[in-house]
Amino acid sequence: MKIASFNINGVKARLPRLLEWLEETQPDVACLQEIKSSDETFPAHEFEKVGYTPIWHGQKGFNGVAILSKGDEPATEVLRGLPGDDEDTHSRYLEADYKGVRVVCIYLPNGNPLPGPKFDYKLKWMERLRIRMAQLRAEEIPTVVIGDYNVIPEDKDVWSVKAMASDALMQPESRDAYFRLLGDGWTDALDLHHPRGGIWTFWDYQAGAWQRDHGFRIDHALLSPELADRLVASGVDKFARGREKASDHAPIWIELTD
DNA sequence: ATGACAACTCATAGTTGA
Repeated sequence: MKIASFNINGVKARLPRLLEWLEETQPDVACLQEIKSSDETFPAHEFEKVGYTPIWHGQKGFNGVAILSKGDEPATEVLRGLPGDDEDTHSRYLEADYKGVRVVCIYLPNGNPLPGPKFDYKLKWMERLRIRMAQLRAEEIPTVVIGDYNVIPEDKDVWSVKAMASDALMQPESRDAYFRLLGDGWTDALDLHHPRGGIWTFWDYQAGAWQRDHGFRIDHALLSPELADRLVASGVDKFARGREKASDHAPIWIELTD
């Protein structure tokens, strides 16, 4: 089973690129972030035409997540919205079951600028995520929490530590919160298979970042022990970032034994 | 220190993102 994640940066603006990538790489499950679409305008039928059943949690203008699943046994929604704050109206969290695997699609807050309310929101969101992930661990369901974490875990995960030093993505508080998740027993799949670092999932549109390979790794797949035992490979579909009208993120994927 | 790109919106300027 192959599970992928793609911060699509606008599902409607990017639809041809997204359908093309689905047909080429054929993931069983594709988690999307930043669909930037309300529930009403989400192009569900376009995915059904190419063999995927979508569920989605939209929001007008920005944010928004979706889970596409292939075949005649589509994913069933378990939870929509991260628990722990009734005031939080952002669409950043969607959880579903697919063929015995719990798939959690997240779009973690960016947190810039800092200091300020956006950074505070990011850190609080990460605390809430840790609580939910601890519940999932306790249930011992084979689980993957996959998506745009907006955290550069280590210095090896960024093209220039100096250029990004003051960014919310690599503040000590952001990194500490990320490593607390790993400490709770979750496996960072891409780090496991690419331990020397130097693999990026995001390249800025600005300043020729793609052409200069100035990127960093902020999209992650964290696996519970039950699923880590089934992990055979993981990677980045870097080719997608080089295309016309590309998202600023490249897709990531994990391959599991059935 | 600043801006550079891009998508989106009660659009033609402002918000958000990373």
